[in-house]
Amino acid sequence: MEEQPLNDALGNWKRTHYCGDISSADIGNEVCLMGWVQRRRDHGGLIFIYLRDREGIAQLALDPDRDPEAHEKADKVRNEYVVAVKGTISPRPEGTVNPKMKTGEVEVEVSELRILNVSKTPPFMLDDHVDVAENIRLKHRYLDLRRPALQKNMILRHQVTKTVRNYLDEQGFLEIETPVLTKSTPEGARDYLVPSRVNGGNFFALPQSPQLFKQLLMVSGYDRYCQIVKCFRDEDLRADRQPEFTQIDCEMSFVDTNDVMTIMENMIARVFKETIGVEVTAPMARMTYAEAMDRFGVDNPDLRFDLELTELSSIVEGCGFKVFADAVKNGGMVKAINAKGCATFSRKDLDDLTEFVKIYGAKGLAWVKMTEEGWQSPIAKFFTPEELEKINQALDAQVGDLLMFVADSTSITNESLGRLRGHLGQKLGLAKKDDYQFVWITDFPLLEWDGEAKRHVAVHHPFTAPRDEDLALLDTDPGKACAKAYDLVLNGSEIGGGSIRIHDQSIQSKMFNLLGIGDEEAQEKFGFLLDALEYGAPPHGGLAFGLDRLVMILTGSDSIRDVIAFPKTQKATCLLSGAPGEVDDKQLQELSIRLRIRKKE
RNA sequence: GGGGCUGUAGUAGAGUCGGUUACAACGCCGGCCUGUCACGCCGGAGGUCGCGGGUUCGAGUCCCGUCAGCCCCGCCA
Repeated sequence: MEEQPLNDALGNWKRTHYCGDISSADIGNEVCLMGWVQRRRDHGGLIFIYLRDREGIAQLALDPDRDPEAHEKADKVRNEYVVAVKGTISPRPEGTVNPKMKTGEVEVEVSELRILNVSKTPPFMLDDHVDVAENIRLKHRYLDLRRPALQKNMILRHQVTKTVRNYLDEQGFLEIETPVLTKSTPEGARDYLVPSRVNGGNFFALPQSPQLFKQLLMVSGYDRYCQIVKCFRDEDLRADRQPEFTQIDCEMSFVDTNDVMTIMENMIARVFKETIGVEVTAPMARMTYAEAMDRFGVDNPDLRFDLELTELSSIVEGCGFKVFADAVKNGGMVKAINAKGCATFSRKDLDDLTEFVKIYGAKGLAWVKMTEEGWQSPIAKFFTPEELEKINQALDAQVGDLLMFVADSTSITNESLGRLRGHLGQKLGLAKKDDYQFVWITDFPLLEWDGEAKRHVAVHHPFTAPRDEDLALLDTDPGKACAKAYDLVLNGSEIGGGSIRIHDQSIQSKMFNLLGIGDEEAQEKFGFLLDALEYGAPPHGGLAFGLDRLVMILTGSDSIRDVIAFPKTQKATCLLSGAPGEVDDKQLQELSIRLRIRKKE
């Protein structure tokens, strides 16, 4: 099917303005604009065209009496055609100014129009107000990315990285690239592997982070390193998690925890100021891990609202309600939240909340509605008046409040109630999008016990230094040692984290032993780091921010996919390119690889 | 590996108790319209109801399976 070629040559036309940049200041000037047709409104005579580029939209006016030739050409124009126009900026006639538009005071009286390229009718309207299923958007991502909302996100993302680079440069950081084809490391996430053709049977791993290399750069004396870098983890996806993601990765020498936190919080404050104009006060709040778990049940508390957790173990110990008493007796705990004024929740609401805590392993959710007559609750009968009074007092329970309790192991109680707290904050509208509450979480445990593997695993990673005062604990009670680790949490989201590293080879060896990694294995996996530590490694530490999550919050996006140009689906595929895909037998042969599953027909 | 939600013209939706030819909107095509701005008016085209099987005289609708997208648990140092 042959189409009449409609395209005009660009010729020697030079664009003078972005569409979104024309204003009253340009009135009377000759301009040349180029962009995409957002919409054409044909009034029989007069034709209006919305011309769009990345900076915004300009209204073109084509009058048949003034320029019959351009008007005739405009008749052929359709949505998403690529058009260039020359014309005069003129004020819109009295009463036709559009205050909703940035360029709404003016329009372009077109004298000449060139159709640079035609377009098929796109599969969906490129308006921000049109909802389109995400799989359709991802398949035609190049069109989706043409929508103003997504362009705004990408531009803001650029502003973030630009601000970060400027700041880090001023602070003496050097951006140094590290390998993408590197070595698989145990611990941590599943690696993405790349087969080596030259070394048949061997594999590279894509980096989960440049961790070891940035430490080596400190040993090499670069003093301050940074990199905005892709990292890869072959784990399942979430709304805020992609298998390839970007970190703002930093490391510096001759510093301790407070030095790192200070430099980094100032960077974040600057980013907020320069990208969305929000003043963030530094220094930011700090809270130990222990306090966060006690008050909020999680290590990434959302501080935009209260709803804090209260532990009632000592009150309900030995009480008549077996569920509570047993939880305490078995080494667990009982905690509660007081949702002020929520006694109006329906039975269904409460059932839903119960289902919610069950996701995190809680066996149930006990609740109490505070009424004029006291407790209205299925569990009221199990408690003595004294116990009721003590619980009311501990929770500051008033008429109209809703009390919710979980009794379980310490970890399940904390996590389920902590998540319930976050859930309620959203549900009750307490978490405002334009409220930014930062908090550093510090003094994480160094190790945690993995019951399945019957060994300690690093809470942060195996190169994290213990607190100086806890060094002796490594020999006596390693589970009690705290780490020089810190996470920056914003509105319940961990946006960055890091630690001071071990620069002493003997302590590093001790860590590996505690983690059940033998000398031989350690030498094989991390030998190069252990060796490097023996050649004058300076004290050093750093951290990495998740750029995607940060931009997600700055743009108010609900999904990480809205701030990544070409994201993957939840099954880690790319609907645009079709990746991952099969490869030729010849390619496999070169890589010394034989498949154990048959290719699809 | 597991739980949940969704899938109907290009797009996003409605579709009753299983019953005639699957609706109206936006978009698209044609016509009209000289100040609109999510322009308006008239007309038209456009459907493998995700896919496969089953129940039934009859399935978009009920059942089973499967695929895809999304949210979550596990996982993510």
